[in-house]
Amino acid sequence: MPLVNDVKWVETLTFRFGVLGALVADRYARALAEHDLKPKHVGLLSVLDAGLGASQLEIAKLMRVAPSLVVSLADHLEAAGAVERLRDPADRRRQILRLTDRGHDLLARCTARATALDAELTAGLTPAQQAALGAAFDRLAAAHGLPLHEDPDATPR
Amino acid sequence: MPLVNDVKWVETLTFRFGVLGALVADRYARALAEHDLKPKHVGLLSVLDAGLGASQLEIAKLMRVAPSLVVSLADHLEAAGAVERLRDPADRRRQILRLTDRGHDLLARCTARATALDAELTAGLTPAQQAALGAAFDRLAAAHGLPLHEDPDATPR
DNA sequence: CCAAACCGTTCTAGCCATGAATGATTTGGA
DNA sequence: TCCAAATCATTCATGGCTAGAACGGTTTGG
Repeated sequence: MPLVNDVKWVETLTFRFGVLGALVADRYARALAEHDLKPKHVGLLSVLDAGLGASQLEIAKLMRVAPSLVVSLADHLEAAGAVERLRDPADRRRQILRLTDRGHDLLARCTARATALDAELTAGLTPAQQAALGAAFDRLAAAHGLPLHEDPDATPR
Repeated sequence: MPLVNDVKWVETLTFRFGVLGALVADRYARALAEHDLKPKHVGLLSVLDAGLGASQLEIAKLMRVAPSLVVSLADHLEAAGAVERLRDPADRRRQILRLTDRGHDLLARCTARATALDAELTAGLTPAQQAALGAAFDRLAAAHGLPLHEDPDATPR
C-alpha cells in the first residue's frame, strides 16, 4: 500500500477527542474530589436519577463496566448516604438501588459544578459555536447508541 | 445555597466529553492493538514527527506525563525499531529520540487508521456539522494551551 | 423436586501511571 | 580550579482502577 495519506495525526478527530477528553476529565475529577466522588460515582447517580437500572446488573450494562465495579461504587455511595439498597421483594436476588434525598442533592451539586466547568471550557467560543458543539455531540451519542442521551430533533434538512 | 439548577447532568458538555471520549479512545486503542501500540505511543511518535521535544524531559512536559513513563514508551518503540536513541553530544545526559523510517511508516499507518475511524464516527453528521465540530475543537485546544494544535484563524468578528 | 441459570459479592490479578531513589553529567560560584 | 547543587535518564516500589474467576443465595423450568 504505497499510497500516502497526507493527513497529520494531529488533525484527526480521534486525537482531539483524546487530548480534550483527558483535559475535561481531569478537571472534572478534581472538582469532584471535593465531594469525595469519582466520575463513575456520578454516572451511577445519574442512571438512578433517570429511573434506569432496575438491578445492579442492568446498571453495569448501561454503564459498560463490570458488575463487580457497580458493587464498589454502590458501596461507596451507600456509605456516603447517597443511595440505599433494597431487596427486590419479587426477586430476592436483586438489589434495588434508590437515590436518597442526600443523593439527589449530591447529584445536583455535581451537575452545577459540571455546568460551571462547561462555561469555563467554552469561554472562547461564540454562542453559535457552543450550540453547534452541543448539537454535534447529541448526534454522535445517538448515532452510537449511547444511553442517557436526549434524542436530537431531526432539524437538518 | 437553596438556589436550584435545573440543568440535568446528562446535558452537560463535561458528561458528553466523558462518554464520547471513552468511546473514541476505546475504538482507537483496539485499532492500535493491531500494531502492538497504545495511544500514548502514537502520541510520542507524533511529538517526534513534529520536531518537538529535544529531550525526553521536554517530551514528558509536552505530553503531560511523568518522565519515567516516557522511558518505557521509548523502550517499547525502540524495541519495535520505530525510534532510536542518540546521546546528545553537546550534553551527554540527554537522549535524543529520532524517528526511524519504520517509525514514520508506523505513524502514517496509525494516522490512516484514525482517519478511517473519524469517518466512521461522523458518518451521521452533515459535512457542515463535521466542519463545525473540527473548528470548535481547534478553538478549545488553542484556548487551553494544548500543544500540537494548528492555530485557528482569527475568523470570527 | 432438582439441575441449571441468575444476581450480587468477594477476592485475586493485571495494567497504567506516578513518585522516590540512583547514577551519570553538567553548571555556577567560591 | 574545584566542588556543591542542579539536571537528565533510568529503575524500582507503590497505588488506583478495572476486569475476571469463584462462591453463596435465589429463582426457574422441565
